[in-house]
Amino acid sequence: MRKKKINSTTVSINDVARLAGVSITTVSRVINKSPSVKRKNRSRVLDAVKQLKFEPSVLAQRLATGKSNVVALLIPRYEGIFYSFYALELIRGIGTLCEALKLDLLLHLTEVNATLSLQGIGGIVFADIIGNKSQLQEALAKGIPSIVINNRVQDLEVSSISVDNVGGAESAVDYLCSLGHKNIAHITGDLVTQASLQRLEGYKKSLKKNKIELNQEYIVKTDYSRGQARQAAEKLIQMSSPATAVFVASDSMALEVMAVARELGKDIPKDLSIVGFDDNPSGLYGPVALTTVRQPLVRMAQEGVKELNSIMHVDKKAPIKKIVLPTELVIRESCRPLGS
Amino acid sequence: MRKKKINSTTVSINDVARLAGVSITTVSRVINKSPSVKRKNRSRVLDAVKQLKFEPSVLAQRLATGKSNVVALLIPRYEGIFYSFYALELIRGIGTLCEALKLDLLLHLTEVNATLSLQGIGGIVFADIIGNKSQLQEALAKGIPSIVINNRVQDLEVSSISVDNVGGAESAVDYLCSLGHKNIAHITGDLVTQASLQRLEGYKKSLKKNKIELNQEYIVKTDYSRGQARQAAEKLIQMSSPATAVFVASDSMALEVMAVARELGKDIPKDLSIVGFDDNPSGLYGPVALTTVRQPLVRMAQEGVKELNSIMHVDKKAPIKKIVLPTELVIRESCRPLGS
DNA sequence: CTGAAAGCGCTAACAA
DNA sequence: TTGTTAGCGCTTTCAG
Repeated sequence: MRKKKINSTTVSINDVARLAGVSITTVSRVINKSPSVKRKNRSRVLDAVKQLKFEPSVLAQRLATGKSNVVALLIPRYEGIFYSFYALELIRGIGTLCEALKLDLLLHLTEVNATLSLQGIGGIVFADIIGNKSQLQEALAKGIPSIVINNRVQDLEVSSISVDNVGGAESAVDYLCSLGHKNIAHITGDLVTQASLQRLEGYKKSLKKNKIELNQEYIVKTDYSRGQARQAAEKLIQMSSPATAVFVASDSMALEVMAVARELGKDIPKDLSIVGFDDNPSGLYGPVALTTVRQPLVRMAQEGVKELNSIMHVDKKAPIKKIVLPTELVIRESCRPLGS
Repeated sequence: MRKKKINSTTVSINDVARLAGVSITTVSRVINKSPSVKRKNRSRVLDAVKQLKFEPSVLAQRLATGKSNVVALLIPRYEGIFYSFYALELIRGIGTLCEALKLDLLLHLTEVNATLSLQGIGGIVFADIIGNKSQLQEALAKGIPSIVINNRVQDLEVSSISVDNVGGAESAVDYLCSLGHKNIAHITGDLVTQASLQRLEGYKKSLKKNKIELNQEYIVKTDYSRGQARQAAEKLIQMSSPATAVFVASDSMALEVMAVARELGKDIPKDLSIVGFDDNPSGLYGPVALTTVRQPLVRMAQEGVKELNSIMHVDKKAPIKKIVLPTELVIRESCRPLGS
């Protein structure tokens, strides 16, 4: 057996109990704010705690209760996520709220097929679901409170918080139509993400609504990178009958398109109207401020954590919610009525 | 007392021991790869482990040993860090390596003065030290393996891995001088960061070396944001005797400067030579590719984790290292000899 | 090479 | 209101 701690560096509940002259149970009760402790004892314990600078061991608490305050954030490591405005906004939103709620934030940049351990994890935030639905199912099966953000999960019993990408895209293209444009192109994001798919859907929906025939050539797929945005822009601008307007799936790509257009001698917005998506502050600073669709990324992230926290700590059986946050078209300078 | 677990959902070392017909001690030995276990017993245990899908509880291990595989990444939450290329690169580098080394990554976006708990944390990566040196000192005092990246810490017994900002800035300005420029401006980053301070230092050093008198008006301070970069650029360009070249503390700001210059009718690089810092891929895509100083951010982050890991798991008493990684001037198209 | 038992720090059921 | 005690799941003496 081990010797009783002699050179104990950490002070434990025992030390507090001894100093306060009560049992460790009482100390535990005080720590956990149980009402059934006499005033006098409580203050004694509190004094001892203060004096010894006692900090209960989260580890031991977890082991004893089986509960944990650790929130894991799972970010699927798909190409390009690390060059995105999106990822940082997400981390910012989640990180600051976790800090405020005193949740420990564990960051996992997961391989899609990786099987993660989930040990000692109290809750999980899935940032999008990209080929890793099995991870989500596993978590759900194990009964770990989970929540999905930036992806509307329809077929699983899990709350999700996403953004109205379809509506956002639709409003962007509607706007372009309202300016008289007929030849409207779309540069997509990485179609492994639901968001990109939905933006494409919104694009098509608007065209249909506005009785504009879909031209497949006007749809160019990318992986969200600036490089591919450049190629897409070049292709679009040099077509025999080029589009007069383009809806781009992200602001950073839209800025790239602007740059390319200018290099090719086009004037924005005279020769080409552009709408982006994100409301990335970078869009404000060019010679022509970018018209874009604002999506509440930080809010989405924070609502997600809030929801997760309440599942974890308040009501494990709270009803599943499928929240879709609205987007907002922000009209600035990068579009103009056709022919004006 | 509690009933012995009946509806046990997790399988424990006891279950394995029972199935294998050995003591839990033996199971523990097998788990920890102790050599002193008979072949036969070992394989029995291994079989049982497989059959039961046993996974040792990290929590219990931590509690019993006092050791932990959790690495905390502390990012000081100063203004603007969340709009930076830098932060994401850091998280990417650290995140992927932690994943590979099977370290749990805890993310803390700390308030400078916050006193964090450090419970159950096996090691800490300090991403820069910005007013939070006391946190570092506390960690060191508690004996928690720590490492600092992106900041050369001179006065504390801690390994640090940083980038040669002085040298990088110097090479940038030297290059500008070599092109014949005399009126060289500098747009700084946020001077709360050591990196920005050092880049400013390198700038001054180069001027001195090249016998160019320092003009305070040519130094404009910012917080790394595009907005402030814009203001700085406007100020610089509209001076009575404007600079012919400018060294900018980050690529994203440099791109903004380019944009402003163009808006004001200046040609890049004919009227103004620009060097950035970072080697942000965005710099490649404009009409004029940005000349810049490449800094190995991901590598720095990964070296940091590697070093920390070895302190944690190999040699706690390894000698302190102060590593400074070299930078590299990447010459592209945004500079031109004066008057050519 | 193996196992019994103490201990890590805490919670919770039970009795007093 | 309080204390006793049996766990939580694992490691680590120590004695075979």
